[in-house]
Amino acid sequence: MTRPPLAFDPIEEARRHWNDRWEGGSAMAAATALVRASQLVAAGVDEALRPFDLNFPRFEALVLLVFSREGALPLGKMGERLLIHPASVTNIVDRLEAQGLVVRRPHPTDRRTILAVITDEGRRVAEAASRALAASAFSLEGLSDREIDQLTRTLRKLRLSHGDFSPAADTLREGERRAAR
Amino acid sequence: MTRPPLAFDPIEEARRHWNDRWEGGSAMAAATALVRASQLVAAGVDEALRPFDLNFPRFEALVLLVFSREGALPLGKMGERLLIHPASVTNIVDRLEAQGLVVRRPHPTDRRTILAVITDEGRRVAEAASRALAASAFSLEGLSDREIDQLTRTLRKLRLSHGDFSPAADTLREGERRAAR
DNA sequence: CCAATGTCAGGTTGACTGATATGC
DNA sequence: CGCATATCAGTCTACCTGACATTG
Repeated sequence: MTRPPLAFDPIEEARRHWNDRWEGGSAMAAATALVRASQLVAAGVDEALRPFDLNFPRFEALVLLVFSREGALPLGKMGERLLIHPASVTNIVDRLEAQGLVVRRPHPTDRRTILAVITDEGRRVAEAASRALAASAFSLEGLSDREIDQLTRTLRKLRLSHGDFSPAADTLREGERRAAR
Repeated sequence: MTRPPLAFDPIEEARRHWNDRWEGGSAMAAATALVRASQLVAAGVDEALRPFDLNFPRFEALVLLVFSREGALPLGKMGERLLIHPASVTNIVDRLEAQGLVVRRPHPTDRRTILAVITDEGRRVAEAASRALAASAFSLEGLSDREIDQLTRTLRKLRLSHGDFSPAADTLREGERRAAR
């Protein structure tokens, strides 16, 4: 799908038409831009991950294990953190396991739960993929450091008001408190 | 999938762990937040559109026709504007046609191309759905008008650097923009 | 008995690829 | 002839639902 780019911003065009008829053109423009930008960034991230045979969800799961103390987490806990459905966790861990990046192990005390444990190969792949992603700047080209942090803060507000997580005292850290308005 | 919300922001947690090991924690946080926020907003928009048996892509296609001079566009032109694959255009117009919101008509001069023409019912549904979406603020709850516009501007920069449209538009004024392409 | 955990089968969806028919 | 337009069949993916077995 190679396409010559439009000679104008279709979202701004839509905003003008929208405002001729209805309320909320600014919200329409922001929501549309958000969805579109997310597609672009996700596509860029997936491309950077392709050499490692990973996509973003599988990469997130793998890195979550790297970040865990023991390199192991119950599948349910992973789904909770990554906000994905239990059946999707099963699928993701299946694929990671088939790739040799993770193994399933019984939980030492609760025999209902299963641990996903990262392998040495999994750590190597996570390391290499993370460096590749960092080098690609997560497809956020064109944004300054300041804009990136501002974007993150605005989106956190949005996520918070959608109940994505609950505001706790330890959520704000020094740097963010200074920057927050 | 009803889940008790996490008591902390998992993205900020991931940023701290990321920065302990690799570069680019800020970019990682922004990209992750972008994808997540997009999911939340898209889900909210889809929910607001459900009473009309529309999803966001079909709604965008319908509104694009409302915005067109004659209420009619070639399918290829629609795909170009909405950045969707030709096969997806066929599918979307199929569904809109089955709902009686659109009809296919031959192009008057070019017999290769097919026009999608919005019906009276299509205009009524587009009107009602647009008002419903405006009333729902496009699921951007928690953001001020100022933050919404700032978000749109930042995302436009991002889209621009991904080649989503050509930068010429930024410098054009109202009348010229309408004339462009 | 009830709740939690993970798995599985099955369905829906969107989006793509490649081939095809038609017309410029 | 090459190119554009739209469609179709087939595929692939993510993701959900509901049922299930096992265990706490």
